[in-house]
Amino acid sequence: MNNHHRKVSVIRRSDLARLTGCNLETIRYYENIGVMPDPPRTSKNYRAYDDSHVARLRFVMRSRDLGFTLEEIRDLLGLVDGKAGTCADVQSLASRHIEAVRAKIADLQRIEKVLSETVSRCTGDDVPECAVIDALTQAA
Amino acid sequence: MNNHHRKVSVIRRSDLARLTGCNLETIRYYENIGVMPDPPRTSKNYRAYDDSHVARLRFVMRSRDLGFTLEEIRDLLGLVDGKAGTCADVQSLASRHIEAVRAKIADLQRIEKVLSETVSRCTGDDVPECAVIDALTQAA
DNA sequence: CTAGGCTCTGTAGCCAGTACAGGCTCAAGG
DNA sequence: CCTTGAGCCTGTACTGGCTACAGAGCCTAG
Repeated sequence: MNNHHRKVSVIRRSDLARLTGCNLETIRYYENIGVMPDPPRTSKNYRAYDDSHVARLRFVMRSRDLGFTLEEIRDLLGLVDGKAGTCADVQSLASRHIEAVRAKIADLQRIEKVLSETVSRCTGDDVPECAVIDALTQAA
Repeated sequence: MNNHHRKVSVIRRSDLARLTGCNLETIRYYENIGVMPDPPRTSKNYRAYDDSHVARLRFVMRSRDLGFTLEEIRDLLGLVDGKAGTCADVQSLASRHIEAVRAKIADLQRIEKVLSETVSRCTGDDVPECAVIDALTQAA
């Protein structure tokens, strides 16, 4: 057994990284910026995490996967931690985020349309004339 | 007249910013990283641009609007500048960029779907129970 | 002649991490 | 018991794509 010689099977930083899929260094970064709490330390100053840290970091990772900024994640965590957080608060935060995501999608779709239309006018030949370059060079 | 006392109506940095819509400081940044050339200077060390700089910066701005990275823009500019650049080269670069844009759209659409489905399960009430928080808290 | 606005330079900050150097500590193999 | 390599600790530098600011010089209108 791996932790045979540790009194308690403490969760170290590398364990937390493995359990959550978070990068090792990122854990320390999240601690520095206050997204993860300062964990208790062993006598040798090693970070000693527990299940609550695993849960919290998973929460952060899932929020991150959904495109929330760390600022928003901090707010979400605040709503979870504090008694004050209501479903209405979370819904409001999430709705604003959805709007931002939709705006980004619309922007990228506009870009995709322009690009694919322009590229379709390319001959693709071994010649210097190019529809893409023309489009970028011409006045808007 | 604005430029009455300048021998030639030289394009200064602020003029270039105005003519292209580029931020004043960004022009200097682009110069530092080699996207814009070091312009000639006046006797008093002021940058003195001409129409070619306006055209180049407009090219950069339009490329940027289409989501090309500065790295890609550098490559595009290289293809425009060098004799070696062919339509095929540009098409290849642009096609790869389109693929990246499409991947980003797909990713954001997945996020939008998950988020909107989750938020739709919210009551939106003044209560601590929340479908969004539950979704973020639960194991994937 | 002076006030203010422009220009110049280098540098620091933003986000969200990632990477690395240099020093401890720990566990297993010889 | 000792060495070796892995793991942990810290601070710091780097990324991309800017943006902002301080402190200097310059220029022009009133």
